[in-house]
Amino acid sequence: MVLTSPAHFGWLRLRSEAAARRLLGCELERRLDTGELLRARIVETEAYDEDDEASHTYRGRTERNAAMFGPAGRLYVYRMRGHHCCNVVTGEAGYGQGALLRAVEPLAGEATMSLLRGGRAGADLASGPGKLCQALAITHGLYGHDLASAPLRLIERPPLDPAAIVASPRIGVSRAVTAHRRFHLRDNVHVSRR
DNA sequence: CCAGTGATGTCCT
DNA sequence: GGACATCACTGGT
Repeated sequence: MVLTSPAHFGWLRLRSEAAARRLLGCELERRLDTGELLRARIVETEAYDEDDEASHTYRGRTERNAAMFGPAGRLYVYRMRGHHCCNVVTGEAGYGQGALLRAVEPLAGEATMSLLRGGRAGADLASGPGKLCQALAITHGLYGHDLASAPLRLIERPPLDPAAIVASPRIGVSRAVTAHRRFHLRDNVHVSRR
């Protein structure tokens, strides 16, 4: 008997900034078509929302960004220069926001992740939004996927000490460049560096 | 319809 | 530190 508490992941309904911080240290569990189970710890995120010039939702809802206007805990997948990137949708439905997953650290199935990454490993395995989608085989097929269920589950972990989290400007954006809405674990080898 | 543009990654020097 | 491959989406004709 599985116990599903309505309070579970309630913090995902926080605003993107708080949720992006809270996601650090949580884990992703990915069941591949082969049956193999991959697991990784989230070490870097960025917050985006409707009032944010750098956000995909800034100019309102479109077919592409529709998932970000839906319920929290689902996955928004988009393509960028030939790469996939993904957000965990946060906040209340109707207001487009989410937390971009920028980097993860492998916990299980690292060899397979490396294969999915074309042989890359270590600090280059999943230290970027496109890299982590490749390492965890996240594509448009998971658009809108509910992260409470297989084949991609979000696993909650205890909140981190706020002192272990570094806030800095987001990477790769050309608007709202001064906002410190990028969050990552201090001194973690697997975060992106740019 | 078409040109411009990225929430990127990789290779090169 | 810089060039470029690469492609869906967007906004303007």
